Amino acid sequence: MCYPSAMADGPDIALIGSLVGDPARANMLCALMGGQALTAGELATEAGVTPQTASGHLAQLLGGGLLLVEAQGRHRYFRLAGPDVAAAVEALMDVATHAGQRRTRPGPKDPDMRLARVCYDHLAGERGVHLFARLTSGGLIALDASGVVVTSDGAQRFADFGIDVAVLGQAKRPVCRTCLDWSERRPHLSGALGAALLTRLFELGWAARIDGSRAVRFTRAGMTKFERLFEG
Amino acid sequence: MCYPSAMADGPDIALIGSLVGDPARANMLCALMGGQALTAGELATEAGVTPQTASGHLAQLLGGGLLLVEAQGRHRYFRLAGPDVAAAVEALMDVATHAGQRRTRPGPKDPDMRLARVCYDHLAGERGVHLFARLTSGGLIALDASGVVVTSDGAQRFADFGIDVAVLGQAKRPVCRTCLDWSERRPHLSGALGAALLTRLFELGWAARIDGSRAVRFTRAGMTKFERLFEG
DNA sequence: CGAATGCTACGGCCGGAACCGAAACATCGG
DNA sequence: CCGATGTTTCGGTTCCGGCCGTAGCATTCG
Repeated sequence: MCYPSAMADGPDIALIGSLVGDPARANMLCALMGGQALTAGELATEAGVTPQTASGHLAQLLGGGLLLVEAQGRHRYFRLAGPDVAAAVEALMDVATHAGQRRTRPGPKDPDMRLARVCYDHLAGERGVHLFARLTSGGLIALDASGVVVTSDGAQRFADFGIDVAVLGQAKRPVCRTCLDWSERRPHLSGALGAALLTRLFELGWAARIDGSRAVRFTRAGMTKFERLFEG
Repeated sequence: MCYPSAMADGPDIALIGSLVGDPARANMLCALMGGQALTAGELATEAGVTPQTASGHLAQLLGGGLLLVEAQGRHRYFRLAGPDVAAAVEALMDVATHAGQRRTRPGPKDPDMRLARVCYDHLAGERGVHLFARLTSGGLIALDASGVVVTSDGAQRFADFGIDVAVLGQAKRPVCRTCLDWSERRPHLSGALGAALLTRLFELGWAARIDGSRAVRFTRAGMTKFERLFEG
């Protein structure tokens, strides 16, 4: 018998799957979905295992290319290797919620998470989806042959907000990308521009992360200004 | 010590990961990425295991909600549970290619696969990406608050081609969706419209699947007509 | 009706991996 | 320089899960 045909084409998807397949590692990846780097010890408690065990898991995730590490003193900070890893985790969450047992309600239970949360490095949740809707209806972004792009009008508006789209475009990372929102099941903006917008929200103090969670809390004034942003 | 915080929020991503994590099951999922249903026996040879072992794997995938089954006579036909499962597999492929060991070239080696292939139920590869580019530059589809939508001009053009967009919109499945092309790394069209377009290509005899592979071969005349489709 | 085919259920073997305790290494503070 | 903290390595145990051989059902065909 000759070798099965499917083994030739695709990359080693099983290896990635097995890495995500362990509950401890899966919890680590979820904890890192907030985009910020965590130490090995923090990830150990997050995963519910001892530091020794966590160390082994982290070595595996590192070897599999899912994580990057940066040593600072006696700490080692781990973070997701890139947006593609985050996208894969999101995709798995999507499958797990409504392909698996239906008992779990779609999206997080925490109302703060539903309203606004960090998706790797950009804004997700209801606020993220609304922002995307405003950007499209206002003509600041549009569809073109290579995907979603910033219009010339949009570039001006973003510059007024303190974001230079031309600079973003110099990196190899795509400026605009859409990401299917896990709780809203509608698209929100990711890519370099999505990341820059979230960063700016934090810089201006309109919003801030909640403790060590993915959830984002807007200040009262910040929410008002945010709602008027990029309008009409 | 209290329970780790990460266990509360997300759905059981580890379960899905462990299902994909086995090489035999991963091969089965890849084989089903073509969108067509396969029998248990075919999947066994595809995975390189005996029928007994395959049966166990299929039961697990079924229980995890990744697959659906339909009994016909003494055969049981398995297929992916939905587009979200296909999207997750694609996302894992994306991670595996360029987050893992760099030695594997992005995308399939088979030139036929690079040119045109089936991605679950719509057209992918170079031809799929070009089609998407034509649809956007021609204004047949555009971006709006809920994602990608068909323009009124587009609806007319699709009707001329034999696709009634209004009918597609009655199902709960989104009409338009973008999918990041694995080999081209640019978007192509998925969703109900993407599926309808591919179906129409087969109906008209412009293209056909190659044996049991995901690859799609255009006829000479079909390619010519396809290139002129939706132009200017 | 009997043989062949497609698939599934059960039992036992075996390898691999997760887990923790103990200990070593590195770093920071006093 | 010494103790405390963060992290890794090693050793050993345990356990889960993939694998196949055998056997049992269901379906189709001659």
